[in-house]
Amino acid sequence: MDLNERKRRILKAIVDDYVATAQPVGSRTLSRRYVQDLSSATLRNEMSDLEEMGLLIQPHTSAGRVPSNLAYRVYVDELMEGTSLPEQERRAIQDLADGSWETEELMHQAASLMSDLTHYTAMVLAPQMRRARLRRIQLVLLDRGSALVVLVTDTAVVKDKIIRIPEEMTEEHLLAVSRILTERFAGHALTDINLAAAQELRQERNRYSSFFDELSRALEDSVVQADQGDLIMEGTVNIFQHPEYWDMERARDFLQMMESHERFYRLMSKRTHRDLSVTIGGENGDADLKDYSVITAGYRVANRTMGTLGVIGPVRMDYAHVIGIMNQVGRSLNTALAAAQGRKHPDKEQKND
Amino acid sequence: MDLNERKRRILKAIVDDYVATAQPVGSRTLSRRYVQDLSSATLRNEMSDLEEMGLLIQPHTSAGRVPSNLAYRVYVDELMEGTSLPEQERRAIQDLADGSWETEELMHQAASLMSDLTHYTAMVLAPQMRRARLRRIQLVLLDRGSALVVLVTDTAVVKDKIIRIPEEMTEEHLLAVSRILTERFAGHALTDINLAAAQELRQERNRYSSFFDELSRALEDSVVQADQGDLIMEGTVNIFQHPEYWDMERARDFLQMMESHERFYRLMSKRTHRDLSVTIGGENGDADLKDYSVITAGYRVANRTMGTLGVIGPVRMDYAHVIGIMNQVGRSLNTALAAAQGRKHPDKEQKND
DNA sequence: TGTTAGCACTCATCTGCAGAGAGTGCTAAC
DNA sequence: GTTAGCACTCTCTGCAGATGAGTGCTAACA
Repeated sequence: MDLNERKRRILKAIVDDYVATAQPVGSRTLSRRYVQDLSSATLRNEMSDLEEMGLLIQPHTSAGRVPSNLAYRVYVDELMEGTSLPEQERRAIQDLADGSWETEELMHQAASLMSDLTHYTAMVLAPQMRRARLRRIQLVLLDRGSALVVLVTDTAVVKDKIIRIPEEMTEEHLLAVSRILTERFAGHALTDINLAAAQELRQERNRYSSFFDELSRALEDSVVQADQGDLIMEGTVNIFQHPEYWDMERARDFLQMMESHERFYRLMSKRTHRDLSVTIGGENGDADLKDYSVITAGYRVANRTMGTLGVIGPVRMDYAHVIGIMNQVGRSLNTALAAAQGRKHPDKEQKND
Repeated sequence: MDLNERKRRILKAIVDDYVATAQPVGSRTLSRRYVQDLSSATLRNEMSDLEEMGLLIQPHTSAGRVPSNLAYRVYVDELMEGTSLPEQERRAIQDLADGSWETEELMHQAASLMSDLTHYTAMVLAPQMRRARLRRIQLVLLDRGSALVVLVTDTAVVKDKIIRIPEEMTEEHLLAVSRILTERFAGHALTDINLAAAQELRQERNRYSSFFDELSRALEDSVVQADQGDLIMEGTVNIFQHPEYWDMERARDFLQMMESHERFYRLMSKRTHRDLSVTIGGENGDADLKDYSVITAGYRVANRTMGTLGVIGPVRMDYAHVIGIMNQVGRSLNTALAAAQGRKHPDKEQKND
């Protein structure tokens, strides 16, 4: 956006004030609190210009002015200053990395923390099966005719599924197959596992074709279906803290929207690879999101993207603060997950790419 | 409660009308709509009596009257008629039993359905590990020094946990231990498993005492910790449908309360063994629940109690309808779970007690 | 003795209106 | 280019009066 230095200063002040107070900003307040070297009359002229440029909006003639969505865009891209987090918040986030939570517990903790610190709704897309690499596959006989498929991946996630098997298959048989599969596919991405490609199993495959079909299906399901459940959401109630939702309908609409995890699962999984992405007022075209802003940040471990952090709130959002928190949480998750991986791969630490 | 037939009729009419409209009921309306054989003046006298007995409350002098918590108690215990569900609702609940969902998916479906049909918030306490019986325990080697403990129970629930093991333990070793443990403890309740009691493992226990400690702890954790996560909650947003929550503070307080699953986990697990339990306005002494009613129903499979269904909403609740729905859902769950058990115990169907 | 009609009274809610306050645009002077 | 001053606009708040649903009480009736 092509703005002279003074206009930039004024716009930044307006956004800062409006984000803090939720009240339209008038020329008088602006002159007293932020731009003391200019009179309110001058500011009125400048503000009139900014309005013409589509950066400010007047709710009605005798109210102050409010930033437009475009103004927030400019703010995020050009005006915002990276703030350093208060010591207390840094400490809290640091503690995430030090606790030795199970992966799932860790994700919940991260989401809770983000929602507590930001006062918005936080989401975490847990390490995704489709990005995980197989470490071990184990078939466990349950009863005659059914077995449990246990998948262990490098992200410390375990998924299991029950499948039917031919009645005549014995425990030894299953163990043998497990061993072959593990040897053949360890290190592969789950999505790349193609049982038909395993020459070693040619004989078995002919004999037990329906079993291998079931097994393939179980692998696919683990990737697709399990992931859907891996979107963690915390602090939807925080919405009540923000005056724009002191209105039953808006609050209800928001909470209703948040009940369907599917939309956000899709949104977040699209952005796993992006370090930071800020969508203001449904810029992505989703009409239901037009009153909300969504900030997401992919997190990675050992240079491999794992999942996504997200925060959703009103367009009038404290972008700088939220982004600061998300960066820090991302770093903590990284440390924690790397430690967990290290713990379980004591002999493979060098091989992480 | 000692009421003559006429007072009972009047009280029932008042509760019915108030539940339906959420408006204080006046003598005039009552006479026109429900008790056409009496004049409003007579009803005023009767209502005055009922008020003196603590069954009705006047919000202010010139308003109609509203049932007291005691009145709801009398209504539920003595006045309420068991309504038969509309065909559409029966059908929907029936479908639960027919789908072949995984246990967890089934619980989610049940909760969703209950919240949709009742328009309140529904909870389901999934089959509880502490009540489950072991079918199989399997130790799977992950890396040198760590193993996965897989527990399979008769409620088709599987839990897994990673433990450290002595570095020298081999896959064969783990398999041997698994086989012994399964043989020894299959059919026992998880809480009854005491590794120290297994004479068969005396030698191993001496050699690998720290391993057995870890294993014991893993078993305990599976029971305690896993259960906490097994409270499913659906339809908290439904609260907005009810006029008593068209008020930011109340709605927020409710949603905030519902965020902590712990309280309801405790409440529901206490009631697993009871067929039906109705708590009106915090009768159980929980001050936070004083504006809410909670209805729970234990569900059972093959005569063993499994978990609990619950519905929470304002005290002004359609008790008859909710209870009807919960009964029906309980029956469907029973069918579905029994089928799942049958499917996985094809050779043990006669043994279910 | 139980039931009912009538009447005065109460109280929450709605409507319209006036005044306060915050902010704007425009003009003229610096 | 900047600023002071002024008339104007629009929202918000509080208040007074009207409205209406409902009550309690009394007296008459079956």
